[in-house]
Amino acid sequence: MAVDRRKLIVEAATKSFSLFGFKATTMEQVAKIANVGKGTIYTFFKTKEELFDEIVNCLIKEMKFAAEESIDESKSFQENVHRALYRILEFRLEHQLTIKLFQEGREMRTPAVMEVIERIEKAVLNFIKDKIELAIEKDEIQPCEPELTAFVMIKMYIALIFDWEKNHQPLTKEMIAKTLEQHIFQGLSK
Amino acid sequence: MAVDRRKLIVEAATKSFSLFGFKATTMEQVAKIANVGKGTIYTFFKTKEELFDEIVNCLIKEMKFAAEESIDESKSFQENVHRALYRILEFRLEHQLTIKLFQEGREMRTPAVMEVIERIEKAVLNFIKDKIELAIEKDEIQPCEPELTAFVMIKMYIALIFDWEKNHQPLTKEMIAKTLEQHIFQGLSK
DNA sequence: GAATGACCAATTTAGACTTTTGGTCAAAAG
DNA sequence: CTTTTGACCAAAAGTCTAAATTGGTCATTC
Repeated sequence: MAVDRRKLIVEAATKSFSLFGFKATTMEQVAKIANVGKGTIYTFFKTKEELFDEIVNCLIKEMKFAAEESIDESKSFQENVHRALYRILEFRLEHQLTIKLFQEGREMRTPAVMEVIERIEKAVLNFIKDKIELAIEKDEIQPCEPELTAFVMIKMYIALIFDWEKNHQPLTKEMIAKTLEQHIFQGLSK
Repeated sequence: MAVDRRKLIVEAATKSFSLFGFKATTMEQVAKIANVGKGTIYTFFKTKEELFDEIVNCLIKEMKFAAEESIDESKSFQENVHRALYRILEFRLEHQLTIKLFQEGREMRTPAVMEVIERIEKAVLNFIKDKIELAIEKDEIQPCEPELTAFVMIKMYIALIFDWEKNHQPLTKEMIAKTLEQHIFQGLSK
C-alpha cells in the first residue's frame, strides 16, 4: 500500500479532536484532513465513538508511559508518587487533546467525552493503586486499602493543583510536595 | 401589625427555593405563597438575589450552629473535625434547600446559585480553619497552614462521601473516620 | 404611609423551518 | 474480485421569530 489510510485517519481525527473537541469535529472534516473519502473511515471504525476511543486509548498509553518514566526506583515511594502524579497532571496541561477534552467535559458534558474522561481517571487510579500495592509489599508504607488510598491521593492532587488556585495563589511544585508529605505521609498528629 | 409580612415572604421564598430552586422560583409565586402582593416583596428586598442571599445567610448560620453543636470540647481535635465535617455534609443532605441548590449549581450553573455555593463553601472552610488554628495554639497538632489544611480536609471529605460512591460502595461513617485518621492524622510513613 | 397588582422592558421559551451530521451503500476505481 | 468513494438519507442540531413569562416599577388603593 502506498499510504496507510488508517493512520492518516487517526492522525487527522487526533488533530481535529484536539483543535475542536469531540462534538465539533465532523466525520467529513476528518475525511477531508486525511484526504480520504468519508466512507473509508467507516471501513476502519464502526462509529465516531470507536475512532475517538482508539485515539483516547493511545493517549492513555502515552500518559502511562510518561508516568512510568517519571518514576525513579532509587527514590522513595513518597517521592515517586509525587513525581508520577505531578507528571500526569502536567501531561494533561501539555497536551491539546486532554485540555480540550476536559474543557468539553466541563462545559458541554458531551456524553462520549464524559465516558472518556472517566476512562482516563480510572487509568490514573489504577496506575497509582498498583504503585501503592507494590509499596505495601515492599513494606515501604503502612498497609491500607490501595484503591481508597490512591483515590484520596489523586483527589488531593487535583484539589491542590486545579481547585486551590480558583481562590488562592497557585501552589508551587514544592508546596504541593510538602503538603502531600505533611498531610498524607507524615500526618498531623503529635 | 397583624402579621409579619417580611417573615411570611422569607418563609414562602424558602419553601419555593427548596422545592423548585432559584431559577424556577418566580417572585409572583413567592407573593402568592406568602399571600402578599408582588410589590410588597420589593419593599423589603431590592432584588430576587437579595431575598435569596438573606435566606442563604440564614442557612449558613444554621449550618454553623449545627457544626458547632457537634463539637465536644472533651474529645480530641481529630474526633471533632470528623464530627463537624460529617455533620456539615449530613446537613447538606438533610436540607431540601441545600440539596436543590447544589443540584441546580451542578446542572444549570445559574450564576446566582454558583455565587451562593461559593459562599457556603467559604463559610465551611473558615469554620474548619478556625478549629485548626485553635488546635495549633493548644499544641494539639503540628503547625501547618490552617487554610490549606482545612482545604485539604474538606476536599477529602467531599471526595470520600460524594465522589467515592459514584464508582464504589458508599463508605460508612466509620470507614470515613478511619480513612481520615489514617491518611491525614497518622500518615502512611513507616 | 404601607400594600398592591396592572403594566413594561427584557429575557426566555416554543416550535416551525433549515441546516448539518453520522452513517449507508450502490457504483466507480483499481 | 476488493477497496474506495461521495451522493444520499434519517435524525439530530441549529436558527429564527412570535408568543409567553418574569423581574422589577409605580400610580392607585386602602
